[in-house]
Amino acid sequence: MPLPETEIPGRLQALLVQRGIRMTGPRRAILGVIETANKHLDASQILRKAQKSDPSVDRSTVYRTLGLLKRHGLIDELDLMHLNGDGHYYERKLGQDHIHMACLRCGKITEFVSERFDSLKSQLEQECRFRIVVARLEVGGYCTVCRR
Amino acid sequence: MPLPETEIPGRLQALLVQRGIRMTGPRRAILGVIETANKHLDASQILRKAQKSDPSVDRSTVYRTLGLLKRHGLIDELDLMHLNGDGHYYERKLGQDHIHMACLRCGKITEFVSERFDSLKSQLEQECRFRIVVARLEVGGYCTVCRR
DNA sequence: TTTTTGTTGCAACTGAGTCGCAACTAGAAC
DNA sequence: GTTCTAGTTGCGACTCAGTTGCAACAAAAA
Repeated sequence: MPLPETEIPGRLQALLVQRGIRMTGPRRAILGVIETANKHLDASQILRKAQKSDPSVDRSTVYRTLGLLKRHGLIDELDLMHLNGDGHYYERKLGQDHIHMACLRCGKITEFVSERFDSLKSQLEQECRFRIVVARLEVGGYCTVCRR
Repeated sequence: MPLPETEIPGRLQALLVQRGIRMTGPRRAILGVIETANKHLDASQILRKAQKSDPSVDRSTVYRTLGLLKRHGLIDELDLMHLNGDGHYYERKLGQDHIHMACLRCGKITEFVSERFDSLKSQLEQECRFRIVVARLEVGGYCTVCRR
């Protein structure tokens, strides 16, 4: 009879174990939240959701786990144009970088993938001889509905 | 005999007066700092420099003035990839948007202007029907000197 | 089972940014 | 120049995100 947490292993957990990172209850809870999130979450939202599967999880563990994931390049940290205060939002890092557009009126976040973004990054790598680790393009403005 | 502050009027000050914004001693001091800065400054650095021309300037006035300038679209707010904590940096907004590249090793900030960036923004405006107010592209990685 | 080493909860702390308020003042009106 | 008023300021208290030192704990190796 498998334990509940091993029934939903998730790629994040597998990737970390694979790299020799120790797996614990609080970590499984936090990774699960990040992996199943359907929108961008900030640290306190991740904490609240993680506590639903492991009520003992502490704020500091959330921050430490987010730090771990950042260091391993498994999540991206976003500001979303500071629409709601100065905190940060997190999302699973997947294959292709994408752009975040934040509507200054309704708050909607739109994501967009563009080959022109990749082309721009290539230009930076080549012309500036800069090795890109992470690139973040955030745009603030008015979405289709809110523009007049 | 002109007063010292009117000898270095600055475009920022002129632009604000032109828009009917009241000009005060603390404001002149803060605008002067932003205008003559040769690198990206955060709020506490702006405070310290502003206090050299007007020692009574308070932290809250710096934040309020930065808010004013942001609302008028006269400055840009940057994170510079959170190289030093989670605070914000400010710079005078000039004609063309530029990219900020932050070296994760030596901390150097490189600015770069690219027509591909403008092309990408046009694509967002057209294909996503999104009206861009502000666009911020920040890149973290290794500069020419620090890459191996 | 024991050992080692990384991880955790806790509580105290730091530092950026905000806010309400009474005192003040820039600039307009006279 | 004097008066008036609405916008601005310094102050002090506050909020909130994120960090840290530490003793207790537990995953995984031996």
